[in-house]
Amino acid sequence: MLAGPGSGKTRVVTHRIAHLLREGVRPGEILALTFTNKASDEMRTRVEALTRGARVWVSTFHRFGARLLREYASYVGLTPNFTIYDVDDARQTLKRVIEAGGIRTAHYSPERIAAAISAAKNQLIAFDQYQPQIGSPLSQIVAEAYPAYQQRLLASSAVDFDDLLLHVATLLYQNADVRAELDARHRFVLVDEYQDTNRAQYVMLRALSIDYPNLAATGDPDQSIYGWRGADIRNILQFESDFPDAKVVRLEQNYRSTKSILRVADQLIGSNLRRKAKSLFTDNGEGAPVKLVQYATQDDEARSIADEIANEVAAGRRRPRDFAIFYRVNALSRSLERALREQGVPYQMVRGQEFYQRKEIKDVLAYCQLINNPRDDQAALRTINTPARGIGRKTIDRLAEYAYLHGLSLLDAARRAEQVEGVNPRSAKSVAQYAALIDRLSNLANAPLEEVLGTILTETKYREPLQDSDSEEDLNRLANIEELLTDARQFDEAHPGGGRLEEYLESAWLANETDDWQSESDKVTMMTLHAAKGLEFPVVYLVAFEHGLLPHERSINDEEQLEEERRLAFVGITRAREALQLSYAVHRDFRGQRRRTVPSQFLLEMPRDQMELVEVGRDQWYPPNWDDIGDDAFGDDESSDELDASRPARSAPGALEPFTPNLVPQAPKVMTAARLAGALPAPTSGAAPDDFVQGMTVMHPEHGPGKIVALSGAGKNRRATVQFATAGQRRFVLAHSPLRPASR
DNA sequence: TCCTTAACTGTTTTT
DNA sequence: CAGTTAAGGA
Repeated sequence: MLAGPGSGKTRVVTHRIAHLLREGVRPGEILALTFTNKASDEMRTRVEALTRGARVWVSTFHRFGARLLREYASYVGLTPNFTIYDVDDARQTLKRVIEAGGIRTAHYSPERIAAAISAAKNQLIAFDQYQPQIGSPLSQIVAEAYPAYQQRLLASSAVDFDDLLLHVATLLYQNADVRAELDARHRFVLVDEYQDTNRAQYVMLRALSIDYPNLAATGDPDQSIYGWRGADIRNILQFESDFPDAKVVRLEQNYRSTKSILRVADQLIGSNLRRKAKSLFTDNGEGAPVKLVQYATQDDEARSIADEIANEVAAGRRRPRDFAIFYRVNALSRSLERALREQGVPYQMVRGQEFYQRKEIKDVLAYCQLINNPRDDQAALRTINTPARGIGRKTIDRLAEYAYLHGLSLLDAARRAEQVEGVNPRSAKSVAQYAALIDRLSNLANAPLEEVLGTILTETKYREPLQDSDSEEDLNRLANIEELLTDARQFDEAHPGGGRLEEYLESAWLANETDDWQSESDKVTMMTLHAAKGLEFPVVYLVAFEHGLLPHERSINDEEQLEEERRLAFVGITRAREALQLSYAVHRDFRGQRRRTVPSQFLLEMPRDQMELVEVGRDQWYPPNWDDIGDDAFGDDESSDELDASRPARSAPGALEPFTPNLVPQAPKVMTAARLAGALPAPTSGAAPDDFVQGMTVMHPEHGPGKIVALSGAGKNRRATVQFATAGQRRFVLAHSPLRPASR
């Protein structure tokens, strides 16, 4: 099913399930897979409503993978009680492996290496099949690190997120009998957002559709926004050749948005070359024109939006929950949050994973992890000296070494602390006490969860230092722990009988804050564009339509990635039902520096003659005379080369003429007062980072003259510490700062 | 061993 | 700006 935005895709899927059930298919034979918990919850609810509570297997890919792996753990070298490592734990494991193995990483960060391993896993390349490429130093490192990392995971009976798919794909691929059994078990498979499947997911789906080839895939190539996570858009584009008997259904009518909104979306996505063209239409009304607003600063942007929402709510025209604000990166939420708080507008932010990522929560859960899976070295490392019990780095290193030499888990090594060379008696005693503590806690493994957590907290005295403190942060931590206990109690109530420690942990590992988003609560929603997929709101604000942010600067040099950014904007736009505002700010604070922005090239690809163009606030840096603007308004800016590299002028086919000048005032050619006085060189005259030397006098447009105290870094990372007369010492990234040498 | 403070560095999106 | 590491001191 090729289904455009707002075409009623979920409705079709749920009705298909209901139809199958009416035809006599048993609920257990139906498997519906989604990407997010939110989507699977929604689907389950709707199916249940439609069928009076039929128990169809609705799950995310990852949860489904985890479930299968518990059943078939031994086939892939795991124990059924395996631990799922989140990104943090996985990263730390990788770091330890690199360190322990003495792997030379050259200048590559663990993140880069982890990303390469992840990419390999998503392409279904097992650790023993990975081939380094000649001329790619990174791949040489990965060829060493990947096997070591994977073996460490297996030794701890742990998996990372990618493994949940990789192991299952491997299992199905290598065991014909298991595959046949599962194919028969899941005769009817439905997949949502098929455009986001990666290689591993594709193989899973194929394997489940051989003897009983009933696979219903829905998706929209124009909404593929997970390429960076290994999603392969070819899976959907080639569906028909993969499954020659496939019947293709197109849903092109949009029931969600107004004509104005749909037109903007349609024309924007038309700039993508790699796509199956599809015609979107709607019988909905024309609606208000889409607004495109230029603000002077991000604070103006945030305040105006907050004001507008507050006014609409106060006037009784809208309720808070009618509004959503989307942004490309989480970091952009700050000023919006502040503005909404100031206006007293209730809001909820959807952020990935937040709660279970907190230190205190992870600390406590690590004890559970270790009880559940004593081989989990990551959990042992985390708990062994948390809270502090006098076991230091040296001791831990010795234990780890001993464990490695004897093929033991870290916890087992701890049990034999006194035999380990190089551990002093005092430390050994602490270690022994720790091991005893874990053993005592392990007896609780089958108790209700709240009791397990409560005992951990008392026995470890985890809360004591927090209770003695009066810092805000520590109080927060205590509150979070309380929340965790409440969470556990609710889990116990839902799972009477106890002994579900593993299930609880799994829900924590795979949980996402997005699940917490309540569509019922009357609040403004703020989230990233990625999180917005699948949702809809009457009024949508899309902020920071700026070059480097949307499209993100990491994507602007690659045509394929640029198209994905365009799809991201498309997704955001098509969430809106009645009203849509796009905006950008002329100045935005970024990494602590105020920078002048360049509007997103995507704005040039929209039908601006049919949109309402507005300019709010004034640009304080470049006071009057905005009318006097040259032709090179876009390029010649103080910004670094990465900004200059892709001026919007280089727009895609189908783009309209450049911006109307009065909408995008840029640095004027006229002299400002300061420059006339000779104090300021033109802010547009870029000075290369190397032009600065120690002790030099420099000029800053706001702080005035200053002296360079120190310099560090190189190239575009070169920084200067400057002593100003009144503003004190400040640090600047030279490539992005408005600093100029005072003397010519 | 552990805490505090200063310096440094690197920035997307998520299961 | 924030998250992390290195250094210094008790």
